[in-house]
Order: sequence, then structure tokens, then C-alpha cells
Amino acid sequence: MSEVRVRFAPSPTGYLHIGGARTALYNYLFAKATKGTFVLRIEDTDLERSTKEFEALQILDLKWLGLEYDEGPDKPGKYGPYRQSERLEIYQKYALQLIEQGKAFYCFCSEEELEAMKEKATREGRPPHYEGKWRNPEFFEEAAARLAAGEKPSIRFRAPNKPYVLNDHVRGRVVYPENMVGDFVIVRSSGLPVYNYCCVVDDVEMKITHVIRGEDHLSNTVRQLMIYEALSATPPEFAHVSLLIGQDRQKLSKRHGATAVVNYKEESYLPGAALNYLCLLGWSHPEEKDIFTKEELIPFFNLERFSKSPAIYDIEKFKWVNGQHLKLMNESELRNQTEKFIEKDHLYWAQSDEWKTNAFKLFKDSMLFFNDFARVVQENVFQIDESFDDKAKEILAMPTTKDLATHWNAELNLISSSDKFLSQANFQKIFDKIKTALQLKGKPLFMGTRLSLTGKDHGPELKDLIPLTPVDVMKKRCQKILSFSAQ
RNA sequence: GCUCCCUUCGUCUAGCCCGGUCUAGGACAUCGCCUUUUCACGGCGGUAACAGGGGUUCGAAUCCCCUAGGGAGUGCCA
Repeated sequence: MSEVRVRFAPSPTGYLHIGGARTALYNYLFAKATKGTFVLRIEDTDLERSTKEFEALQILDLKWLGLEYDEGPDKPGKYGPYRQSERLEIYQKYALQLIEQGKAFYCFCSEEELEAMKEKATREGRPPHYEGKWRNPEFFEEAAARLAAGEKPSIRFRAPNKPYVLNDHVRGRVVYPENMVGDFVIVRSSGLPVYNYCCVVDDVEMKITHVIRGEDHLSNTVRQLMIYEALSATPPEFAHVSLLIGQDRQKLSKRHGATAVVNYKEESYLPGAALNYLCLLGWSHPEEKDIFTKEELIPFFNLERFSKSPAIYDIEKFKWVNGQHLKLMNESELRNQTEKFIEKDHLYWAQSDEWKTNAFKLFKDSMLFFNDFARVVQENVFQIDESFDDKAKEILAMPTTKDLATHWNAELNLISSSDKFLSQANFQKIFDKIKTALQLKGKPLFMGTRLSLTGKDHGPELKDLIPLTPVDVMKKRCQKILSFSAQ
């Protein structure tokens, strides 16, 4: 069997989203598992929506995830260029060849004519296929004349009227009945080729052996099979993976929250965890493992363990997976991860080495508790909440909470303004003092203190958290409690 | 409308191809208990699913048919 070649072919019309990342991952894994080649191809024939910026951003995200490709726009290979906008002559060449062979034809129909045809067909209960005159050989001369006169026709593929069969690695045997599609455009009147066409030309030219992509392309595949046939090329093997959907079972989109890979990068999720979780959405490990690195996965990966139904993307499980990966990190990776976060989001605080050391300690101790360290620090250390949730309100309602806030506020005010933070030892000292003064213990003591100093009813160990929290932030929180209690 | 695809706990799934070992297994979430002078974390345990209806069979989550629901395609988008 010849060498396996797969590709990931995004169009640079937005950020890399998690669905795309998952498809890229499956291609990557399959390439690695078969010692094949992984190609990145940019499908930018939609000039209106494609941008170089998005292309660069998507490549960056792919690299962050660790999905290195062997050939791509910035990694020349035998079958480049890898940007469709740079391959226009190739598509032109094949289009001309198809026209010569009578497998495609020039079409001068206007938008209005096309619209009218479609409407009529629908009204009469026929499928809305192309029925224009240009498909008939008797008009070829007229077409040639109008072409010579400088008119810009589109090029349509003459769809054979016969059934096609696809043996898909995920879907099994799929039969496309005859007459399913009409003559479709392969080259726009602007001269730019269309997806279904250039995709096939490229896959043939780039010697792609396996196409792993989203199920949304399943219906399209019949058109592509037709083109492979017209080009006398053997189609690659296909695996149409089920789609990712949102909680409402609709196609994943912006309103489902963070769907761009970059969102997770910014929130300090681990790329390896993202890969792990994404992989499990629609594919299962033969040994039912659910935590693994991509390297561990490679020997187990194959095309036969995909599930057919769409998967709902669940951030809660992703967080858990992320936590599991955090747990597996060694000391230096852990420190690196903490520092990365601190440097990136809180430059000011990063100036203090002591703070960094304390943050690292907190991170280490509480990483199983918190998958999302960035959020924890943001919420527990810096943020001053405007309101309280129900559970916090219960604590707020306890009379002892007000006493604690009063005492803490007073103690914090005694601290010299040059001391921006409270050391763990000092915190412990004041804590004991207030405890004795108020004769408190257990839940009322701890929850009241927690709420007063962190503004939250839950979080990491207080003794670890407090040395990280600026004194003035804690003061404001105490005052907030007092003003709420006063109401 | 037409064509194709899909349907196991709330969620991701194992099992399905090669019917009995499935009183349907695991994981996330959830609930309870234990641990911790707090919440969480951790440990232990529980609740929870074969879309519905017909067949075939001694026996069906597994095979066949129908219905319902969902998705995709039907573009000079990808």
C-alpha cells in the first residue's frame, strides 16, 4: 500500500474553532499512526471572506495545539503551493480539459434565469436542477462565440445521471441515488473555482489517500466522486466524522460561548488537554481510556472507532480533563504554566518574586480543585464582586459574619500602607486574634472570614490565598460586607 | 418539498458488524456519606439510558420494516 497522505483544509474566514481543531487532530493522528504525511491546505477561493490574518491565526492555533504538519503554506513540499488562491492555473487547466472532453460546459445563464428555472422546477415538483440550454451541444458554437467576444461564463460540470456508492469508514455504505444533483458550477464567472471542484483537483494532485472531514460534507461527496471519475482518478478513502453541536443540539456557533481555540489558549488551558477532550468527542479509545497524551494515543488510533451521532460539546468535562493533565505535569512544567499565566495577565504582580512563589504554591496545591487557575486567581485574588450568590447571602446573613468583617477591616487598616500583602504568618496571627476575640470556630469562623476577605463562599485554602491577595482589595471586600449588612 | 445521514443514562460513550456472557459497563455532571475547625479537593456509595411501534428468533440494545425526532445537502459558500 502506498504511503498515507492526509490533509486538513480550513478556509481562513475566521478563527480556528474547536470543530476544525478536532478534524485536524484526527488527520494528524491518522498520519502519525500510519507513518504518513499530514498536509495543511488553505482553502481560500472565497476571496470575499478569506483573509491572510485569519490564515496566520489559524496556523498559530494549530501550532499551539501541537498539530505539526509536514507540508503547508509555510512548509514547502513536493505538491505545493498549498494555498488554493495560488493554484488557479491548475484548476484552469483541468477545467479546460473537462470542457474539451464534454464533461463540463460554459454557462452564460444570468442569475435571474437561474432563479426562474429553480422556482419553476420547485413549483412543478421537480428537483431544482440546472436545466439551461448551455448543456446542449447545439449551443456550444454560440458559447464559443460569446466567450471570444469577452463575456465571462461560469463553467458547469455535467453531472452523470447514475447512482454512486461511497464506502465510508464511519458511515459504512452510502448510496447516492441517480439524479441527486444537477449540473453544478465548478468555476465561477469570475474565473475562481468552487470548493467541490478544487478540493478534488487538489486531493488528486497532492496524492491524498484518506479524507477525514466533517459529516457536513457527506452530501457533497457525490459531486466529488463525479469529478474524480471525470478526471479518471481513483477517489481516496473517506471518513466522515460526526459534527460537534451545542447544548441546544444546534450546530456549534458563537452563541454557544467559547468555540474558538484561541479562547482556551487565552484562558491558560493546556493544549494537550484540549486535544485529549476533543478526541473523545466522537471517538473512543479501544481500552476505554479517557486521559492520554497525543503521543500515547498514536499507536491506538484508527478510523474504525468513530461514533456516528453528533456530539455535544461540554465544557465541564473539558475542565475535568484539563485538571487531569495538570495533575500529570512535572514540577518544571507546573512552574512554567504558573509563570506563563502570571506574566501574561498580571504583569504588575509578576514584579514580586515572593508573590510568584506563593502563586506557584497555590497552583500546585489546588490544581486538582481548579482546572482553570487563571480564573481562580482573577476571581479570588483581584476581583471585587458587586453581588453575592444565594449561598454567599446565607453566610452574609449570619450575625458573626458582620463581626468578622468589622474586625478584619480594623486589623487591615492597621497595616502600614507600604505593605501591599499580608504574609501567611501575619494572617495566621490576626486570624487567631480575631478567633479568640469573637469566640468563634468551625464553619461560622471560616466561612465568615472567607467571605470577608475573598468575597466568595468557596475557593482555595485561605492561608494560601491570602498572601496573594492585595491588602487594599481585602479592605474593600470587608467594607462591601459591612455595607450589605447595614442594609 | 426532495435526497442522504443520525437516534444507548442530563452529557461523552462501551456494547451493535459476528444475536444469549447486558438484571446494559465506564467517564463528566448530579445526589449522599466519610475526611478537612469552612466551601472545595480526595475517598466511598447512589440515582440515571437501549426514541416509539411492529416483525424475525427459543432468545434482540444487537438483524429487518415502519413512525417520530434531529442534522446535512439541495449556492457562481466552504
